[in-house]
Amino acid sequence: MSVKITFPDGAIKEFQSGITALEIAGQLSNSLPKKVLAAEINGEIQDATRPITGDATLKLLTWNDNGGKSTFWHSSAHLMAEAIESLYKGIKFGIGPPIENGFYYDIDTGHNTLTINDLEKIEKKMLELANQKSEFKRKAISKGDAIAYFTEKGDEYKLELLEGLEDGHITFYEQGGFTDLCRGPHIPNTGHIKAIKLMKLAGAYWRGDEKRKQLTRIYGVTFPNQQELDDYLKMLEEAEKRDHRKLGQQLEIYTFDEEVGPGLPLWLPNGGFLIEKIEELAKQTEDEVGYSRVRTPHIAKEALYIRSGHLPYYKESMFPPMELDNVKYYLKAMNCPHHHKIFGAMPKSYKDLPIRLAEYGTCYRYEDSGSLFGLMRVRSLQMNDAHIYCTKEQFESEFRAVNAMYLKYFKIFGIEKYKMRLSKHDPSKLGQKYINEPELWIETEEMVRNVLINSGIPFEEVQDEAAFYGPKIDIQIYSAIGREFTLATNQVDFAQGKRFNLKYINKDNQEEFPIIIHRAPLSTHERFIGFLLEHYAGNFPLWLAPKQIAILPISDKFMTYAEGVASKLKEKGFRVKMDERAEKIGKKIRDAEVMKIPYMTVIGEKEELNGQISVRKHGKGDIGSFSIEDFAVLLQEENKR
RNA sequence: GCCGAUGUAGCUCAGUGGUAGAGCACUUCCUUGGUAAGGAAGAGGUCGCGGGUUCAAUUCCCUUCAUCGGCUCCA
Repeated sequence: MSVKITFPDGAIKEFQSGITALEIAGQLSNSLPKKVLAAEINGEIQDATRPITGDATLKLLTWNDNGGKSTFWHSSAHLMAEAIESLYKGIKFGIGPPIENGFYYDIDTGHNTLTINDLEKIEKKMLELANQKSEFKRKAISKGDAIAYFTEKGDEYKLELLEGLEDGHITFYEQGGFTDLCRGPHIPNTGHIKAIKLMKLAGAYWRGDEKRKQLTRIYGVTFPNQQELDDYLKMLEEAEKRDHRKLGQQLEIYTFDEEVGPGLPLWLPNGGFLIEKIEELAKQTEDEVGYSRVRTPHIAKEALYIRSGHLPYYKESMFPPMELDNVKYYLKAMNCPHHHKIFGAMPKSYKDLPIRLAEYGTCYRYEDSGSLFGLMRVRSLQMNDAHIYCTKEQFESEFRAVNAMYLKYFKIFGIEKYKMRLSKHDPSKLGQKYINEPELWIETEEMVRNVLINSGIPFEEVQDEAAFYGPKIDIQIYSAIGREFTLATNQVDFAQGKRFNLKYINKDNQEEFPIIIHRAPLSTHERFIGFLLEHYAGNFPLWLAPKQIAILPISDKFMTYAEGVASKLKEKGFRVKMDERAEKIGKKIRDAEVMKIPYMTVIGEKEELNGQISVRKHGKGDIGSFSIEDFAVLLQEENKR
């Protein structure tokens, strides 16, 4: 009996039935079997050691394939579990999957307390066990036997996992002295794992449920050689350098103060400047396409948020109310109810629509203390908010226009790496997390999907991520250290119009509720500037840089000339910073470089004599001498956003 | 909010059961120097806050606050 194997390049070869992918690799080349970690057989990733008994397509997976990597890391999680089990008694294991960069295993440490110091010990043990090149052995097992095994072992977590599995589809994997309930696949043997780094120790709720026991999660990453590990650690170090919290301090953008409160950033002058500049961009952009600017108070009565429906959903994340004359007032956590009241303040005709109300609104949200994160997750925030009230017929063009605005901004800021997500409701949570209008949900989700498809914007759809009042498009971005954030959001609201009794008179003299679009393409100042810091690694484009040109006189003999240069550049609209300190030029340059000021002009005897300036570009070095006029012309183009 | 770690000068960090140190930054003085750190002196800290143990606590213990790594959450 033979089987026909189709390779990715289309080639078809015949092999003896029962041959494994690993054996096939051996027939193709001598070195290949050492690299094969798993096999994609008929589109499904499997152990490379499983016999192939029918015709199949085959792709051999190595470290260079995502499937190879994830199999490698999954096996590494098992290796770590083996090491932990051999070092400590009474450990119970939850789950141990591969993740984007490595793997983790959730464990119940029982009487042991693991600390960071244990990680090194576990790493050593893992290397020792990896060296034994233990094979991963797959074993189909009956549910009864599996239950017996883990009952004997006393691992209630595995027993709980088994409850959800169907008899006849249960497999164990064994390597060395460790057996785990596992679907697989795994690498052929532990010998492939050559470099190991256990990254961190953290708590994680069993099955992600905060009401259940918190287990200890150990994160790790492994590689097939030391070099790759070194490179990876170096990459992490580089990423840390562009962490907005570090840059925010270094470039004097913002600060926190314990007496002010957690999550309440104080914007330093450089940060204040960025805010002004971004706001200028938003106002200009919105003016051009027919938005009106409004302003609303930072607080409102409880009744407003009861009407909007926010209070029951979000009470926990609002600052507690203040009570005056028996009336409760809340700090606003969102601007929408205020804007709705503005819409409702005067009667509206269909001729007035669409109405687009914009405001950089300041909101306060009582985020969990544990979730605060630099500028990316704060408790006071200023949002690039606007609400568009339109008819059903106008919806598509309005929604498209909003998307176009997003793309315009992305172009201005050079944002290429993002993910658009259509966040939908979850039918099983209607009436709880989501407003109970099943048909309207389907209808609006379809409307949004169509706009995205018609505009040719790639997106993915995710359930159970919508706002309570309607579906939304979220723009997902990643922080320097890889954490995922929603940068901006674009939402459809079919509920609040009715709740606020917002009406317009249509052509037929009938009252109708408008559809409301909530949008915040520039996010909040906090998150957007946090993102920009990481995006640009602190090197803001010229138009946005708080200080554009550092004036660096070589000695105070040239101060008068330097001041003349500074005031001429200021007249031409540039933002200059004069360094009058009695420091050497090398020191002044260094300080300007550290502050990432885009241009430096060195001014000394030579310059004063021929009426020029020497220009140095940040990160590049000396770019030669210019007259002030020529320099201004040089910067003109770059200074446009 | 939960698990874990951390908290010493503006910043980065040493250190100790007998009330503290470095580098950078800051102030003053000297230096007037040509493309990433010139020199000297000085000033600056209730060792996060509160409590306990002790003759004595910055150090050991507890509480609390904040930050960090995760989890949960995220309008």
